[in-house]
Amino acid sequence: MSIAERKEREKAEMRSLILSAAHHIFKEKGYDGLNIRSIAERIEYSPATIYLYYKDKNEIFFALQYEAAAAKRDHLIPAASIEDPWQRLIEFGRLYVDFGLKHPDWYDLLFLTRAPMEHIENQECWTLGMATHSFLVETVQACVDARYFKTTDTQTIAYTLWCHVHGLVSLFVRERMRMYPPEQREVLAKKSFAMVVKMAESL
Amino acid sequence: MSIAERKEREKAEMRSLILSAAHHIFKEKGYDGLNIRSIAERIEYSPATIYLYYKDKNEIFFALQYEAAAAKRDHLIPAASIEDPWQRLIEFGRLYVDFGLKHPDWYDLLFLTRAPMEHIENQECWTLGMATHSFLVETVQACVDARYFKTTDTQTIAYTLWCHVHGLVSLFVRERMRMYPPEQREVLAKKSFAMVVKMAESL
DNA sequence: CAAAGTTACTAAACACTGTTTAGTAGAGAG
DNA sequence: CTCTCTACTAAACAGTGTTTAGTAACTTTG
Repeated sequence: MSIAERKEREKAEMRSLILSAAHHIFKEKGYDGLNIRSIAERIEYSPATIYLYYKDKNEIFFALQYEAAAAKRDHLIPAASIEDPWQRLIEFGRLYVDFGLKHPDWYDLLFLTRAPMEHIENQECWTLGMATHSFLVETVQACVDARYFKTTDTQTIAYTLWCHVHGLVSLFVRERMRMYPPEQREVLAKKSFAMVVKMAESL
Repeated sequence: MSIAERKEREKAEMRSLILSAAHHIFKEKGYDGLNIRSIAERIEYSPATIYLYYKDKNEIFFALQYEAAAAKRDHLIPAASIEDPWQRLIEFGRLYVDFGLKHPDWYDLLFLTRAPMEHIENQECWTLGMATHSFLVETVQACVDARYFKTTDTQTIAYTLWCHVHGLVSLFVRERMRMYPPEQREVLAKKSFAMVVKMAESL
């Protein structure tokens, strides 16, 4: 069975070779510069070969999205070890915004790029995103349990906080902050985050 | 000069005919279904004719975006007549969210569709968006002046509120609320908006 | 080890985009 | 009644994603 194993391994290697090429092209030329032929050229195979390893471009897209989701998760991990739920929640939010501002392309890919969403629930990246969402909800719940808020509607609190940081990053990523001078944008984003923290304290 | 005038008029009519076709196709088939040939077919002209009236597809896109911005402005107008600045601010936000949930396609076009942003500042739709933004800032300023908030940082308050409603609508429009049952999404959005209003009262 | 079968790969094509070119029929001017 | 110029289009070009048909090399089989 050694030959079969080797083939299996080679298949996996090829998939990861393709994905890594896609990754590089995406980082260099953005989503618009990413096409099957450019991937094929980079790995020195014909475009048709790509289709032996990925069903279509969407499958590659989903794989990239998974990488972005993993990068986001890794970026947020440090928050998880903070004992105090309220401090954990703040750090979680801060890191979330930090990730978005530092990696706008990844964030775009995860939340803003139009892509067939029909079966995203079945995709690994959705699972990862759900885990992050669960972490948020659990942390909020811990805050509620520890009486950090007067309100006890965990779901709405979590969702509201998510709306804010997502809106914050989205406006930044999609360049809807052009009415503010460039050097002020990050400052404003951070001020706004601080303000939400303050507002949340009154919940 | 009558002939020249007529030609001028006909040119304008043709432009609006093209735009109206684009509008219909966008509403029926979405952004992905909108292409030059489909517009040409609908108005019963050849694709090349489109290019005699619009420089390229982007110009049509910007014109559509302007329509969306105008629709949004019209949707928000009722808020402007409310005397009390705090009530005006609340209604403004409520209508903003309402517009997003009712017309996800328009909202998408305005804020989420990837499009060449290089010179969007020169586009009419940006001017319209800026007017809306100014209205928000002025309303917040009026609240600050009327001592509705302890905080006086108008810019950050306005931006923070915008982040929330934009994030709220964006998550809805781009289907990132799939972890909540469909019938609960709007309810949650409204609860969240109410929560932000409550939070803002503590500012 | 040679024949047969299978696999990995690709050249070329297809269908669909946005856009341009070269040309034509008809309206307007002289 | 010419001539010009305008509005228009057929056809092509270049760039996408994707499929097809075929080939060369590897693997299995007798």
